[in-house]
Amino acid sequence: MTETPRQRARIETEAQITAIGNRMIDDEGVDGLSLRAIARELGVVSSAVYRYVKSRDELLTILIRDAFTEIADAVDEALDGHRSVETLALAMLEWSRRHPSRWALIYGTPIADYEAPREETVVPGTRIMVTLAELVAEIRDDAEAATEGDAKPRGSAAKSLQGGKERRGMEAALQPLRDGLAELGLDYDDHVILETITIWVAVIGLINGLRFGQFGPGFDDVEDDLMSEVIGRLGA
Amino acid sequence: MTETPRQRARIETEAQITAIGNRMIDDEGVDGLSLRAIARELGVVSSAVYRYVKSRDELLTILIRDAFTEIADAVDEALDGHRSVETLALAMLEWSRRHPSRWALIYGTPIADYEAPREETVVPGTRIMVTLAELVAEIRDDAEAATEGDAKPRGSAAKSLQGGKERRGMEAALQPLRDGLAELGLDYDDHVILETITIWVAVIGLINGLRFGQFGPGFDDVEDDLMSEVIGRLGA
DNA sequence: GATTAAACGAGAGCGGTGCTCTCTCGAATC
DNA sequence: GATTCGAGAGAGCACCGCTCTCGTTTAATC
Repeated sequence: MTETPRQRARIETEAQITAIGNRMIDDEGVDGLSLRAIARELGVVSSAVYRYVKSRDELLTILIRDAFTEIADAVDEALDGHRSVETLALAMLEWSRRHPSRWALIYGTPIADYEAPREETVVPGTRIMVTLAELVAEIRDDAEAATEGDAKPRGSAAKSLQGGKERRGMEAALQPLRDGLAELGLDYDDHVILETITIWVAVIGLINGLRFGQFGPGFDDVEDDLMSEVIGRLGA
Repeated sequence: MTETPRQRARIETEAQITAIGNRMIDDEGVDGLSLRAIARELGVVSSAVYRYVKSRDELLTILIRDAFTEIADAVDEALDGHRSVETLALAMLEWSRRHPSRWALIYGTPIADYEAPREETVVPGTRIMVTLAELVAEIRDDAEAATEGDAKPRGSAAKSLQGGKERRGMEAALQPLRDGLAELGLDYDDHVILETITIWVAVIGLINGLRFGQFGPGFDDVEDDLMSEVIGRLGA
């Protein structure tokens, strides 16, 4: 069942194309990703590239999945050292520094007239957020174990807590997120979900602000400190 | 000192161009902004447009300034009703719903090979964040007035509070933000700045996530509720 | 009022993009 | 050895931003 030389060559060329594509996005942003330029670099005429890749969009899907996987791997690796929300956030921030344009590719404005096929990108694209939810749940469990002796059941049926009119809005507001987690076979307490999404949007918002230069200049040396302060302010 | 017919015609054409440009971005995103298409719509050959606008980038700068101004006006108007962080956030969210692509233009991935001239965009671009800082400071002052009788001096010299090793990182981390505020003639307590930036990144992050579809489907009816819950979780 | 200067639009053209279609050649397969 | 099939070449289409030239029309000046 080994590959024929023909197949081997094909696989290698495909790998070259994605490698060049990743490098082009790193260097010039997603707009700099050009199949014609890839063809030039391969020493081949532009139409030849279409033997290996159906369209620019298909290549984009591959590169997006790549990026999601790479940053999630980086986060997992960092968490092997010390398991905390701060570690997770700093690992994302560090990856964004190394690959600003690929960061923008996955967490910035979606590409016009392109829709990532969900089945291709949902799983790698949600890995970090799921990890964050796990972390938040762990911390919450630890805290509860410390205060009270017994643990509450972990289901989503925590409606009676601090009941009142706000709870109804919260339940509805979190429904789509609960559904998304359910699709992945997960089930978390509403408070865990709210905590997770709050931290998530703050982390993504901060990294985007830094990467996109929305806060002005002068942050190069204080990015990590700023992230830590914000995480601290969030109480995580 | 009234305008000649010639000048009037020029001003009107310029207004038409920016109007068409705004509509094109609204309809098809920033990539859909094409000077050739604008020319077609004006019933004119493509090169003629360059009489009114030096380049696509120059038009972009105008449209970016426009968008910043419009959303900041919308926020100000909303705050005339009820002054709160939630009102500010919901007003931004509402504007983003009406103009998703123009939202992306100002808070999404920066346009490749384009740098907004700071002097043109800094002031309109920072209006909302400054308003948020004011709001946070007001709330803080109110809270202090309620707990203690006397108010602390409002300078940035609040280093002695809860001193320790974290404070030093916080001071450094917030320095670029303090500098940015100083450029606008503003001076806030470090804790106000940290609170402001935390809320800011969470709000931007949440709206980006919703607009860019990063949380999956099903949020259409709960966007406002979700924003309110997150703001509530942030304690603002 | 005639003349000059400035503004304007038309049109052709350059180099770039994604993508399609046809043709040819060489290598793997039968 | 004949045949099939995959790969690359090349031309071409429609789009883009932008530049240059060349008449024409308008406005200001003498």
